[in-house]
Amino acid sequence: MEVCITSLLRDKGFKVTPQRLAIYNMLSSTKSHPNAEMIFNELQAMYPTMSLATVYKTMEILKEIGLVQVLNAGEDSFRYDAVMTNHPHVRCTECGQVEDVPDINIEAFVNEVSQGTKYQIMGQQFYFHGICPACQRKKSN
Amino acid sequence: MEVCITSLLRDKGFKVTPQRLAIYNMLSSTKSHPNAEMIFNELQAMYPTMSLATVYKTMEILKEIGLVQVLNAGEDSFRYDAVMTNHPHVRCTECGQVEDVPDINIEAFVNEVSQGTKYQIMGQQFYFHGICPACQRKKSN
DNA sequence: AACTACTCGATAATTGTTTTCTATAAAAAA
DNA sequence: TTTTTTATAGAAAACAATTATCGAGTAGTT
Repeated sequence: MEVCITSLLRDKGFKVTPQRLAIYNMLSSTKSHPNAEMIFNELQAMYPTMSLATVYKTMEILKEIGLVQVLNAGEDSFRYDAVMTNHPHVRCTECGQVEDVPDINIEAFVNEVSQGTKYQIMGQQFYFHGICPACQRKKSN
Repeated sequence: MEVCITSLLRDKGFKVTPQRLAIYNMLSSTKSHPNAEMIFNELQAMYPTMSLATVYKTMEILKEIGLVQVLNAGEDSFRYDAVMTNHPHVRCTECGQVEDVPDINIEAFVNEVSQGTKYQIMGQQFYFHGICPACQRKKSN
């Protein structure tokens, strides 16, 4: 995996820096779909001098070289995902966590939209919001 | 329609003002899914003293009483829609326009997600991006 | 008409994100 | 390895969308 990001950066003329590796490693080892600030906080301990601007600039690059996708879960900030397969997400309106929606087949749906709109569809994002199992339990008590 | 918004506002304890009526009328008579600034610009001629803050405050109220929905088409600003049925939207990455995706049945899809995630799904937003027919033509010339 | 509470609009504040600038670190060249 | 080149990190300022504040004005009620 590290080989992958290292050569991808080099190939596109970007330099390989500890910050970039750290950010990508952190992102690819979590399922929490963090936003820039969450990434920043997470790396504070290990990289105390890192700035939020570096996180943003790095995400921009990682997006450009196709290593992360940007999620828009209807919040006021963007979240990031190192899983590049296009899958829906669901956000809990109580606790705010964002999870993957597993095992959903999108293709037929996308085709239908493509035909119905005459658009050349390049991508899509589906997000659901609701109450996660844990918060449902909390509320019923 | 005006009866509807007037009484809805009153019933919820909001006052009926010319600004609110103008904003809602403008929104309900367009298919362009404008954002706050577009609404503001559109109403400048008729209401030269109206402020952008009023547009935002009004949208907040209209959302609260269920007359508009807020769209998040992956841009840096929110768009608004007076059509309350939940339907997908598609944005052209060339010209930026946002259109409705007609005649799509979402229900089965939502059910599948509900069962797969154990979430109590309260709502969802689907947005697609791609190139609209007009821009496709422009590009091929 | 008078009263009360809500609202408007100007302005300031806030928040997420981007840009600018310069010392420095990474890659290339020697 | 040393030197040279070039991109980058980080601090701070800039920005853009949105929200909050506040005094004057207006809608709705009495």
